[in-house]
Amino acid sequence: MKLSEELAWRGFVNQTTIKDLSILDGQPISFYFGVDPSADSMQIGNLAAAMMVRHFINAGHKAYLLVGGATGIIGDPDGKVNERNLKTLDEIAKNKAGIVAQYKTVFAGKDFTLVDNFDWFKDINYIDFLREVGKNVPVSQMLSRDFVQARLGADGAGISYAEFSYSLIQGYDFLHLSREYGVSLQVCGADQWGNSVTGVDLIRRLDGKEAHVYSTPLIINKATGLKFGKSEGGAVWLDANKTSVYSFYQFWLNVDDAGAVDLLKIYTLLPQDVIQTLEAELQSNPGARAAQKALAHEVTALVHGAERTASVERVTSVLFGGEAFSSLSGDDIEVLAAEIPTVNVGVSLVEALVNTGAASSNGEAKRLIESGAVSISGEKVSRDQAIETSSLVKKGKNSFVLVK
RNA sequence: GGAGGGGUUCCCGAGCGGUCAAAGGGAUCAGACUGUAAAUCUGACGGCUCUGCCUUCGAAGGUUCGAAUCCUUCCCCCUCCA
Repeated sequence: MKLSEELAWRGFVNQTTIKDLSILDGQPISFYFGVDPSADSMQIGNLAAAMMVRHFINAGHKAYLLVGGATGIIGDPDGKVNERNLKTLDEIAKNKAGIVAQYKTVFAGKDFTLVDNFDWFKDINYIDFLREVGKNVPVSQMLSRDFVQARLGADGAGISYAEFSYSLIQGYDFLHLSREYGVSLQVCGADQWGNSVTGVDLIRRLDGKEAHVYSTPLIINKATGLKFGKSEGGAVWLDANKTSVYSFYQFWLNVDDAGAVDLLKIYTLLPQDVIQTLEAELQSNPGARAAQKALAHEVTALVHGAERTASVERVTSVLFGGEAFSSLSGDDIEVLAAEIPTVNVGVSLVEALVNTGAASSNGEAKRLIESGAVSISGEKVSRDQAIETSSLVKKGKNSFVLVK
């Protein structure tokens, strides 16, 4: 399948300045994709754009992956209602390292070049910047952006000069990469559109060259109509320390039917015929959740590797497969311990729930126990008690604590 | 600079001297139903050594037997006038 067809079929079509998408199917072009170091890990929202980048790479295009060391220092105001607090330089350095490590995982085995816009901004002179970039960006255009209007409007929170001029920095990135590496395309998330086209204008005005932007659509949860990936219990991170591999796998497994096929197209590299088969299975037998299982397997394997995925799948089959906890071997328990919160034998049930975060306070833990939400190794309990043997505590339907 | 309005528990938002840990909605968590889904219904939702105690209504003081509610000072937001 040609890249333009692949992107269309998978739903990676949103806004682009490219008039004829078939140019993507021709000669290799150099493109860039950036992530801001606003946290030390990407979220699954970033991953969607990264998956699209993979299709570009697979089609033979040359990727430049940027971490926004400079832009992160200012903070992207786009879509934000309030001015952001500045991050410390240490924080940004730490975040950059985290993002770079994830680039290397997600794009393992692929050819790409890492760049950091701090490298070209750290020595730039303010006067030179205003003469070269500032002089070529009309304020009327910057003012016309929706979020700027919102911030300046009657109910707006105001905007600082630093945030207002953020798009110039990002625009300059594109210009710089165009000059340095011949980059002529920027791939970005839908929310970055405004920032990205600033660079297109700059490149045309200053160098008389054509450059383009291609954006991914924002992924919407079809069942709730909300932005995908932010709902249950906060953001879903790629970093296993922020979202455990088990939780990550469970997140995908619990995707609702309406969105499962769309997500397979976006978040996995499975070919068209496989996805179509899964779609048919989902329709004929939704309870089996074949599509969700494939989705969880593929995405977890990509982000966390085959080994951790297999481990998490074993755990899942134990926890939800109806097997008695007592039938598990010592090895099985070790596997469980690696994936779900674990406490030592001898604690009380309330302590087990609170220490692992399954309940946020002793009072909540007691309420949960009294309302019949907690079981120990399959037995419902109604009062707090000491746990003296290795057990599996279950809270609600899919929250577990191992006591060993 | 002048005149008003406002800051309430995760969010929105009532309360305006005791019956207020504070209405209602959202979010969240749990129960029922299910497919570890969605929708729906039900319940919980500051903390604790839990028939009581402690902390909370921008901050600090004060009045009162008693304050989120009244007074003083301060901080921060918004609207109008100059």
